[in-house]
This record gives sequence, structure tokens and C-alpha cells, in this order.
Amino acid sequence: MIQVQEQPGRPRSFDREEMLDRIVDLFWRQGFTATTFADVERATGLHRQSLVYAFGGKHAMFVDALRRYRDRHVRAVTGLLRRGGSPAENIRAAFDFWLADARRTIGRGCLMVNTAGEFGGADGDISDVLGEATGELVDAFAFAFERAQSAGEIKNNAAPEDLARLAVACGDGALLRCRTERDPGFAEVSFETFLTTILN
Amino acid sequence: MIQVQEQPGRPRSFDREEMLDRIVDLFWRQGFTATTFADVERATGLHRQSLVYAFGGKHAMFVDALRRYRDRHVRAVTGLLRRGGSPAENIRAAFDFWLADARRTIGRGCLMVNTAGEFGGADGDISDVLGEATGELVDAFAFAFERAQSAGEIKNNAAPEDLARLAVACGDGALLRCRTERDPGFAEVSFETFLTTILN
DNA sequence: AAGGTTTATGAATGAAGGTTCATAAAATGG
DNA sequence: CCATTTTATGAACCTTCATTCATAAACCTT
Repeated sequence: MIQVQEQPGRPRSFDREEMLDRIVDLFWRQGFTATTFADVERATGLHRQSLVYAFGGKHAMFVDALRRYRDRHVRAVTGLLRRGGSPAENIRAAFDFWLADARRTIGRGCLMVNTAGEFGGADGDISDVLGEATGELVDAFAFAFERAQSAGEIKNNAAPEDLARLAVACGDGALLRCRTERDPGFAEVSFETFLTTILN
Repeated sequence: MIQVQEQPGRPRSFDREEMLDRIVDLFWRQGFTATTFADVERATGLHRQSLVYAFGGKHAMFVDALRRYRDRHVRAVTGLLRRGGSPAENIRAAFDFWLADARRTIGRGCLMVNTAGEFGGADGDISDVLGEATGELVDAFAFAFERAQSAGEIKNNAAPEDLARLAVACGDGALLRCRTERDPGFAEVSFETFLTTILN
């Protein structure tokens, strides 16, 4: 059971959130099935049972990690897209964020993308997180594209939601390539070509 | 050991290629790790040891399946792109092929994309097949884009190789979405938007 | 200080799954 | 027809791995 230290009892000797970050990295690198409890023990320095107490089993732990990844990475991008100022600049900033992330995490790609490939629609909890994250991303891009069109920053007159889907498809596909290749060059070129083609 | 029936001996009672097609479907649906030998036995109706004789273990079997998928699906697309006639039409035909495939194989996406997400660069044999397939695809798109530019069929003057990478990123990202969602609408919109934006 | 509650640690459990062994069957060649 | 080779089938094996049990430790409340 997942406990939250409301009742008296021995206090937790570690920072749950910090450990969750390490677990995110682990799943990000290895995927769900390839990651064993022994791996998590090694990465966190915690005992197996402590992990169960804190996160409640491997599957629940993974869903937690996925949600945290969404909070840290996906919502960072949507935040950029929903800023004020120039929407075209925000769109560029979103892709730049992805690129910076890719350069910092060589060989990992995107946990959402990797998980989609590994599970597909087989697992309900996981599909929910993936679907929500994609929806948030598409909505944020659509918001920015609509503003960009209104402001006359882009000529392309396709529906903002359609442009948004194309942007997400391009992003996901490029980040997938960042998982198999150690060189983010594919993503750099894809993004740059997308931006110069769509923006202006 | 993988044998080829050159020496005398009891002949194989099944069609190896036909069974490989069923195995491709299985891995395509479930991925590598989630697919068990019992699953393969069920899908093929063969005995476990017969599978080992014919394909040589789970890993080798998967690599075989991946190569077959490349032959059947990836090279179908590159074939379209390398046809004579209108390169713009060929490019559209490539995306149409992907769409038709997606409609026929709901919830599966693309085996190459799924595998990239599941393994990343962890496995040498698999990475080789994935890398080769991506390379062939990018080259074929670049070939078509270059011809399209020369023929004046598209205005976009970005480097053909760059447009090719963008096309592949868009394709992969959309097919990934076809794995998590049962509706290929995301891919339809992404492709259509890409084509109307890039082609003329 | 004592009871209750939560965490820490070590060990055991039990199932799942890929691989291998062993024997029978079916074909070819001399 | 016998030897050899390959496939077919059933069973056993052995590792891996997630889960659970059991006991000690730490903290809060009364």
C-alpha cells in the first residue's frame, strides 16, 4: 500500500520524489519490462520492500514514473506554447526544448513515445496517461498555431488542430529516432525543416 | 540450428514462410518481450521445439520477423517512391500505403517503430535492421523529393534529404499514434496536412 | 513508558518462461 | 534394407523475477 505519513510511525528515511526521479530515468533508459526490481534497488539504493511500501508494485511504480515524466517534460513544452508574446517564437521554443532534452538524454528518446511502442493500447492505466499527455500537447500546439495565424505570423492556413497534430507527429517521430541513434542530428534536421516550412 | 533441407531427412510438415508471417503479426501486436513461446505455439499450431529448429530461439526468430516486415512493408513504400512518373504522386502514394496499412492493422502501428521504442539501441542485431530500414526509407524519400523539385512539382526548396527526414519523422510519429489509438484519424490528418503543406 | 503504526531488511515463495534433453517418426542414399 | 539425417513431440530443467512473509527498528500518541 502507498502510504503518505499521516499516521504516527517510523518516518521514511529517503525522499520519495527524488527516488521517483531516478526511477523515471531508469524506465526511460530501459523500458518497463526490461527493468527489474534489482535494477531499481541499485539505482535508488533502497530495499525492495521499501520500494513496494513507497510505490506499490512495479506496475504502479511505472505509472507514477510516467505521470512524473508528463509533469516534468510534456508540460514544460505545453507551458512554452501557452506563453504570451510571439506564438511563432513559442513554437520554436517548444522544438528547441525537445532538442535540448534530446542532447541531454542521448539514447533515451521520449518516455511517452517509448511506452506507446512497448504497450500500445494493451494497458488501461498507461493508455490513459499517454492519451492525456498527447491531448494536452496537441491542444497547446493548436493554441499556438491559431494565435500565430491570427497574428499573421504564419501563412499556412490549415486548421490549427491539424497543424498541431502534424507538429506532434513530427516531434514524436524525431524523438523516436533519438532513441535508436546516439546522434540527435535527425531530430535537428526534421525540426528545422518543419519550422522553416511552416513558420513564415 | 536453422536448417534448409539440403541433406536427406524428414521433410518439414509446414511452410516456414507462412508461419513466419503469423509470427510477424504476433510480434507486431504484442511486441517482443510480451510475446511468449506459448503464444507462438498457439498462433502457428507448431510445437515449441519445431519452432526452435526452424527459427533458432526467440531472439533469432524476432530478428527474422523484423527482416520480413521490412521486406513486406518498408520496401513496399520505397518501391512506390522509386517508381517513374510523377514523384509527387509517388510521395502521396507512399503515405496512402501507410494509411491503408494502418486501417487494416488497427492497434498495431508499425513494427519498426514499436521495436525502436522497446529496444532503443540496446540490441545490436535489431538496431542494424532498424537503422538499415530507416536509411532505405530516407533515401527513397530523398530520391522522390529531389525529382519533384527538379520537375517543379513542389515549391519547397529545402534539401531533399532534409525533407525526407521530415517525412519519415512525420510517418513514424503518426504510425506510433496508430498503435495507441484504434482510430487512424490522427495519421490521416497528419499526412494530409503534410502533403498539402509540402506538395505545392 | 507502553501500545500502535509505519518503515527497514533479509529471506522465502511461487509462477513464468526460454532453453535443452531424449525419444520417436519420416525421408534419402548406398 | 540399413545407416544417416532431419523433423516431431513430450518432458524436464533452470534461470529470472515480482511478490510476499517475518522480524527488527523508529516514531507518535496517550
